[in-house]
Amino acid sequence: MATRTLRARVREEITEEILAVARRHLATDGANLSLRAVARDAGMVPSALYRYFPSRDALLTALITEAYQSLAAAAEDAEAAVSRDRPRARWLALGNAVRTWALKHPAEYALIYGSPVPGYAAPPDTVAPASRVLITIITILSEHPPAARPLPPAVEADFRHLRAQWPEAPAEPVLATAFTLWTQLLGLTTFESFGRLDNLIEARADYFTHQLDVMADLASLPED
Amino acid sequence: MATRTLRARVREEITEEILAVARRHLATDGANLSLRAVARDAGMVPSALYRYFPSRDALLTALITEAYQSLAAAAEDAEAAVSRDRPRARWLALGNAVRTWALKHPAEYALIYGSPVPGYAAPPDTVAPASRVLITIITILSEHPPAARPLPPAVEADFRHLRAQWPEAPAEPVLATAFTLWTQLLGLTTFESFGRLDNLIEARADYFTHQLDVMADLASLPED
DNA sequence: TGTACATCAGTGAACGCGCGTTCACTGATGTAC
DNA sequence: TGTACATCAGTGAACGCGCGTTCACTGATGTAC
Repeated sequence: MATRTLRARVREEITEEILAVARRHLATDGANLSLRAVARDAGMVPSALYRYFPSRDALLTALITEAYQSLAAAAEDAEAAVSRDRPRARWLALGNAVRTWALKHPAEYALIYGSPVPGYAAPPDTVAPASRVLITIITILSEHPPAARPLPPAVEADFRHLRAQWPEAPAEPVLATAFTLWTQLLGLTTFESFGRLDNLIEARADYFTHQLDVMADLASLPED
Repeated sequence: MATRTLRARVREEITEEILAVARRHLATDGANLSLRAVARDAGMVPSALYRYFPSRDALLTALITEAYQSLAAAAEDAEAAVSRDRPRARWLALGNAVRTWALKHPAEYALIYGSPVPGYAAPPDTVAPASRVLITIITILSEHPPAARPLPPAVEADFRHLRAQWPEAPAEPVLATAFTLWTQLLGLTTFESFGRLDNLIEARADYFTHQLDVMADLASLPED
């Protein structure tokens, strides 16, 4: 196998360049970004884009996958930087990293956590990247299991079902609490990112951390 | 002043009809709904719509205001139906009503709590209807003030500022807890409504109520 | 109650625009011998 | 190493489409006297 060909390398660079331009366009056009506009800004004729992406939807899918990966990486990196025996600090780091990423990339965040795009169905390969943050939360909690809390039976059945599909999954109380933290974290991030706190709360970073603290109490994550 | 003229009554009916058609179109097109398509389905020529709404944005604004009012009314009605001395039940009724409305009107919900529409700024008259749910939560908590919880100073300043603008506002701890419940409630509703629990939780109604319970504990709302 | 005029709803054509995608093509890069 | 052929990137024109908004118009409803 020869060293990668010139063409292959150029192709990769141009694909990257197209995605970068498309990411920029997300900011102004949201999910309606226009293939023609992207092509224009990438310095090519619209039809040329079809050498790289078979359709507009495929381009969108690439952006979505990328966004999930980028968000998850930011969250995981922040969490990994905290010493393992400080579960609450790990949680706070993770949560704040999610927030920071969302505020830094509002259009990409809206793409993955905003309104469903009418007529667009995410392909199955976005499922794995989408669950990375949840999995990190589960990991933190596994090492510091919260007290069990009664669950509605049907919900418990759901968690049992999840465990059956995923052998290393922790016990239900851990799963249940992780889900609570996950939904609350992303719910709050979405709320702030979409401007729902504007004109109400100015100290939004402090407010967010305060809420993360409330959530941590709920999971009885120990202080240092 | 004579009785309302024929023309005035017809005008009102047609305005209603246009809004109804537009609401239906939201479901398929989201916020990109097309003025021409609405006109078509309302049985008129596109330009005729301009007798009723000065622009597409004005039509969108009407839909947004309507959606806020409708959601708030559903929540308030459900809450009002519970006896006053059962604060936790009032909260559960309110929360579940918000959820039910959101699932019944996903497109309208996405319009008000989904991704910001690029290039569209909500006019100031949507602020009041948007805060009705929060106000109802504040009312419930005012009558059963939660224990005070330390707040970051900057956040406390925000709440003090809000109280200054709104003389009847309750004390900071009540405000703070109400905000927590409000953001968590709408965060969770958004999360579920946008399909983020699909393939993970099947018993979504039970899951939602469970989460409302967690939030109620957090606000130390007494059981009956 | 009847008439003259003003207001308003709705029509139909047109404006200038941008869109996603297809297709036949040119010319450069890569591959096999 | 050189040649012949295959692959691929990018062009340019065209397809058929829908969009928001404007404008001059007709005819019906409302108002003042």
